[in-house]
Amino acid sequence: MEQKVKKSRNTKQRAVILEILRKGGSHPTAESIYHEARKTLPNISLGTVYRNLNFLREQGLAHEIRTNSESSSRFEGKCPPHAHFHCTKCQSVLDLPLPPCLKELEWNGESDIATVNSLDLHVTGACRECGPAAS
Amino acid sequence: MEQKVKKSRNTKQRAVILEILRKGGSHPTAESIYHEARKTLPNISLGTVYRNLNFLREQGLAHEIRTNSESSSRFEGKCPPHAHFHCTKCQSVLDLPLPPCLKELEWNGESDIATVNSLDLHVTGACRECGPAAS
DNA sequence: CTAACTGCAAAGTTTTTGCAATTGC
DNA sequence: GCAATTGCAAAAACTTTGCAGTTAG
Repeated sequence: MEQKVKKSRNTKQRAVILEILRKGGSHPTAESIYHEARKTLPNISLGTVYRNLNFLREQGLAHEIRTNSESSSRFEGKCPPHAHFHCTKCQSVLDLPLPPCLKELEWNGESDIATVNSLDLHVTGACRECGPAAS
Repeated sequence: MEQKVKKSRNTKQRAVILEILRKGGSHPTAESIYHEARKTLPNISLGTVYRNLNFLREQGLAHEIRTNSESSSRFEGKCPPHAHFHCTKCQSVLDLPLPPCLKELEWNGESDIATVNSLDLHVTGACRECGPAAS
């Protein structure tokens, strides 16, 4: 679980990507990070975006979010534990407070688990804007 | 949320795939379902496996599981709500009982949520077999 | 009979990677 | 300087799809 500190450089590309992730709230895909980054660095490539996202994830500075109904991963910057809500109508992803009861859970009591690294809670449904009407 | 009953046939292929899913416990990928099914139907194709998994999912007879650290989806048959544990060392996926506190949660109180369809809880860590040693 | 389904192979999507050139430190 | 990083393009990995032939009902 230790955060390996590997030799690395502060490139403009990495800084811009990290900045986009830190804005928060948007849960962008690699593709949208790529487009956003191009506004600042017109020559940045999609490969570089992916490589940096993987690097940042290894450093614990980015998290990957995979919903059940979208094929691409979304990403977010480092932030306190929270759950995610995914609207299957407009595809938006929103942050939710993590239910307090989950924080207190003792998973280690489960006979098949040795150590727990992370919890991921996804709630799926319709957001307020899309309304409760039938899908 | 209604389960659309669309015209369909009971093909050998679909039956075999459903049978594999019902065995439970294994959380197979499309690829491993394909290999397992070939033992019974040596000519079944991967495309047919994917088409049937999508069909069964639409009918509510199969669920897709996407972990954060694996690129392919896993699948399981219809079963009571439960959580999943994913060992990042051996990549195995285990079923966990859903914490009772989650069942009682009133997400609809969240201002941004209109309706909730499903909950997905993923626990990541090391399983008993892989042990608590550093990764 | 006929529409749902299949096998096959080609194509689509998303992510990774090899390589020569660039650039932080 | 030199190794980490980049852009580019090719490849890999996973999933979907078009089509002609097959099959359940």
